[in-house]
Amino acid sequence: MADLPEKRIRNIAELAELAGVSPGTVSRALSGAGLISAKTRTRIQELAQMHGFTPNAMARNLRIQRTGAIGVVIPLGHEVGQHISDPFFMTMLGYLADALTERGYDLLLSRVIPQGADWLDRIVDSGRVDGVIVIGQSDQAETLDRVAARYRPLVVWGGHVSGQVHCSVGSDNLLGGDIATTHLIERGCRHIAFFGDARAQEIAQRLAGCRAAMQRAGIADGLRIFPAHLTADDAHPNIAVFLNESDARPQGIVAVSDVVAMSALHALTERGIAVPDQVRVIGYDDLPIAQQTVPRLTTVRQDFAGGAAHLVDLLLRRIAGEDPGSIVMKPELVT
Amino acid sequence: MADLPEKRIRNIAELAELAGVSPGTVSRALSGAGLISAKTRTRIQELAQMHGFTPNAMARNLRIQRTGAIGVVIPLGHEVGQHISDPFFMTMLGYLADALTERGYDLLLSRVIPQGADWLDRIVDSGRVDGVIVIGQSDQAETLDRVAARYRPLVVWGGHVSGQVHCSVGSDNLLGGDIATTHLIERGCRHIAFFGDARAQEIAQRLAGCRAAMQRAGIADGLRIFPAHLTADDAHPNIAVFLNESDARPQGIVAVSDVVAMSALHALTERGIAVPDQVRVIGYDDLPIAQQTVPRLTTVRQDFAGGAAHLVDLLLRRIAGEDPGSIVMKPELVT
DNA sequence: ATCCTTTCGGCAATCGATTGCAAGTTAATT
DNA sequence: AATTAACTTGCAATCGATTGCCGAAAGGAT
Repeated sequence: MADLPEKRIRNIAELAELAGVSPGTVSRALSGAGLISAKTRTRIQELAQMHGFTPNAMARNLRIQRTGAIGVVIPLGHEVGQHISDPFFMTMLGYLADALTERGYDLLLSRVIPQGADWLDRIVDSGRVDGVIVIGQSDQAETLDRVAARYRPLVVWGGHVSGQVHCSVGSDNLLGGDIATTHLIERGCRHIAFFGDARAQEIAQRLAGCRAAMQRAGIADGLRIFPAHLTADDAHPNIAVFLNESDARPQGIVAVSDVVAMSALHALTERGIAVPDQVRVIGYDDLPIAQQTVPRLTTVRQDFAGGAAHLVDLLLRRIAGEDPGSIVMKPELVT
Repeated sequence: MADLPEKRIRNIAELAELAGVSPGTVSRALSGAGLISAKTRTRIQELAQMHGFTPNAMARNLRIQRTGAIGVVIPLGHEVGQHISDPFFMTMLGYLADALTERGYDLLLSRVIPQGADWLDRIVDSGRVDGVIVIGQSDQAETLDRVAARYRPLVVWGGHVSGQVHCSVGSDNLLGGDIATTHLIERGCRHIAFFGDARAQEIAQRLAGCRAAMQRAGIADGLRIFPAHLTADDAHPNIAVFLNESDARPQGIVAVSDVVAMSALHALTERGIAVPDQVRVIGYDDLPIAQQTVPRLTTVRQDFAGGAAHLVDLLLRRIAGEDPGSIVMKPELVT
């Protein structure tokens, strides 16, 4: 590559002059399709190659009115301390990067702490992206609905509620919460602790599923809720409280994510409480890192790879003008 | 927000007409600084606000010749199977996202499998970014050097070798490998296995450090190298081979990353080999997930947060025209 | 009241690629 | 050979915001 030539070609016009044709012709030659003779095309392409010339993307974007980039937004709403390096986001992001790259789009990453009502408007109206994927609804359902009402190419990873305006992809959190809780109940737990902050929509749904399962088992009042944050370090204080529950101490923990579950496991082990003999723990997500624990963490699996593929697929269809609905996937128990 | 007005304003000219001024005036009013009276400015800003108008970013970029985005590239060179969701990349990416957002830059993510010699040229010349951060040298040192020679705003996470052209930020891998190995030697290991693929520059350096430590201890021939890939699942077959080493079976494993270490731990535990009683394992990176293991994984810590801050800092200084050198940080043992 | 200094705001060129339209060229058909 | 059809290529407008330069207006000083 790069036999550096005398002079660097900076734009299509210069290359055109060099080739003795008009800028329009060069454009047609380089952009693939178009009405142009094969030999002029190859001649110009070779010339471009030789000079290491690539047409300016900004100018191209301006003219054709698309950016070729998709915005991926991670709102850290109710979780002030949550960091973008949280494995959940990262796993999702990894799959999205693969799926988008495959479809020829760039990925523009934004990590936002939603402030005011227009954090999403700013991204959507920035003109930098052709569409937006929001990872997680956090406690921003209204904002998402409002923006979705006027901005089509927007899809969201998260739960679905009836009447929801925005297009979402996610698993059935109600069912997931139910599955997790049922698993514990079947193994003899009658007092159960739910570790999670129900201000987020998805988590509220899981909690509802948890409640449903307990009601069905006739032990509705055996549930105790700890509003654990999703940060890894945050389970420790909760575990402390948990240990002080002298009467009716929970025999099972439904954690709202694998990270929380691992944190709980960690804290329990440190205090010499045997898992799963004294206390059972079940996680949520089935993150790759959760698969590394010994013994393997029991968890409720969400299909992130499939979800990411769906997100991208729905988004591109929306960009193309279609109006596909939300997708709800079935979570499954992994032991 | 969004009292939707009669007609949507699409560009500066329309807003100018509405305000009864020229487009230039509107531009000056919205872009902050400039020679314009305070009252015209506020009047126009309010008008823009009311109509939810944001100047088109692509046009702006084209004119001022900067994009406000930094490309973050993850080359998956020698590790064909390695996925972007690898915790190492994700951790780094998270910190970079934070650091860049803080400085007002967007982050354009590219995951590339380096093919041909011009994969980096394409990104650098795409005109979509003002600078590029490459996470990891992989086995692409020459390409990095070649591009760095002509493209200033490029910084790389990775090791430093004398004579290197590209600007890098990373920890002292030679020292890191030495520290890890010395730790094992001090605890009585005389036969040591190195799990890592030395085709990557950084890893080759760690291996060199490992060799140095063993030589110093007079047990240079106790080293055995397993070219483990960095994917989590890949340690199992290596462990199998490892177990078949009947004579001189290693008493310690120097893993090239925490992921490999955890995978090794997992495989060992499954086969009933006691860690650390029968075999000691030491990792590298000190990833957040590694901190979750019980007992805690011994590892060599790289300061990712500090490294990310340095990467961004050096890059912005290069964009500003300075020419700062590489940074080598000291790794430290974490037990 | 006049002149001078500031400040404001308009005009128009510019960033670089794309594309509809028309002119020019070559090939094909009778 | 003439006429038409089929290709190629050039021309120039366009995407939307920015900014140097200049004239106009406003304010101040004498």
